[in-house]
Amino acid sequence: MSETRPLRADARRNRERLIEAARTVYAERGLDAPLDEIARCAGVSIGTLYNRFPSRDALIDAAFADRVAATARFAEHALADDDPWSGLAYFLERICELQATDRGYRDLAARSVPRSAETAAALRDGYRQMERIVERAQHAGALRSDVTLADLAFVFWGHAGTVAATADIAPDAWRRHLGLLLDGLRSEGAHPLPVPPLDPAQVERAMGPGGC
Amino acid sequence: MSETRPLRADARRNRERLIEAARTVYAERGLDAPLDEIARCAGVSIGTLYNRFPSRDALIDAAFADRVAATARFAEHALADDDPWSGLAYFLERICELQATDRGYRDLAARSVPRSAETAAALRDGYRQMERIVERAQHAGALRSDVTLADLAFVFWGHAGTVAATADIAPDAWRRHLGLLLDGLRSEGAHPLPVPPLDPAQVERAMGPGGC
DNA sequence: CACCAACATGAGGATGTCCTCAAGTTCGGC
DNA sequence: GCCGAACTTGAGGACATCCTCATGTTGGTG
Repeated sequence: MSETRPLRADARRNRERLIEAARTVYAERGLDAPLDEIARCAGVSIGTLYNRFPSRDALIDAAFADRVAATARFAEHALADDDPWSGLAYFLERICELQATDRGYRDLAARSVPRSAETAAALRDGYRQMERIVERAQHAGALRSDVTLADLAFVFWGHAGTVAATADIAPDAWRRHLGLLLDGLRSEGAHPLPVPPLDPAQVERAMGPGGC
Repeated sequence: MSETRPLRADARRNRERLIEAARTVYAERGLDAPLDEIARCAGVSIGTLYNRFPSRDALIDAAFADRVAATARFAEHALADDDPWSGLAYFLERICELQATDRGYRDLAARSVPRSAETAAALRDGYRQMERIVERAQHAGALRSDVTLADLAFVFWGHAGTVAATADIAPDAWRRHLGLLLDGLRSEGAHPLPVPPLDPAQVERAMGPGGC
């Protein structure tokens, strides 16, 4: 879209510093952290931050690109597992682990941030991989057949709530919550669910284009 | 503790109005809603709000007294159910319903607000009833034996996250999340959990004295 | 009905965050 | 090494919310 000519060396350096600082600050304080603090942490002025990233969302998008990539790696690893169920469990656990250690990543699951075209595309890819993880686990009879990909969002949304409450008190408590949820996802003890799953349009509206 | 002499008639009236307004505004906008808005909604000045409720927390405490009472009623009703499991499910569903329709109640689960002595006592009572609900369901063999009362907190924390994401898009989606979680709580499909439950001290620190 | 304590009022200072922009500085091609 | 474009800077205006306090109003008691 926008033909971006290469940045000058100093501008490029500052951009990298800002992204690094944003990762640190967001991880600690969440996505609502004051931009001044990110600028200070990066060793540049607030004006420079606005020069590099016109909006808060643009910075968020850039800062979390690595997490998006990490998610894709997790999904790949999950699909490489011979046991479809343990692949699914592995994937969910890795995502939850990220959420547990990074408050920004957790916030990201709870709100819908406008994404760049690249991020949206990467997320859509991740989505497709998750779909395969789910289908594989269902085909093997391990994952209950009445859940859809959209239901995995419950894991992330729900988990984010538990982590927010317990991160400071019992950093590992979320593993127990996830354990309960995984048992609820198994075919073995499944009981009919009360309402139909979210349809793709609803998921999109709940998480923004590209999903999470 | 503090011998509070009765309020003058107009002051009493304003107090009631403020509590009513706070319920409305908190339900819509959450606990961070500006106090000015509550005062305006109650038809009094911001100064009067501060006269009646010295701190934001005091107002929250007063505004949610009815919800605490409602929780106790739900617990009673649950214990009156002949089927211990359906009693437990009923209780969780009612709480989640409140969370789904009242953003303030949801926020309350996610943060720890200082409570008045009365509220704390009422919550402790509710807690004790929840303990009975859990024990009864376990005794009947319906609820898995390796969960504790503290694990129910995962339901509320987790559910709050899901509702926050889906309330505007699919107001009933939380029922599905709850359904999955309930299946995870059943004895039938239980698998060992990875970490020990929160101990009472941790629960207290996570939710403030009296719990929620 | 008169009086004072109790109460209500809302302008305004304090705070924190956002974002802009005019002035100064640095990069890098020539 | 010079110059223009690219970049950085940080003070400052805009905004939202907080909470206080001096002043004016009202309830209810004697």
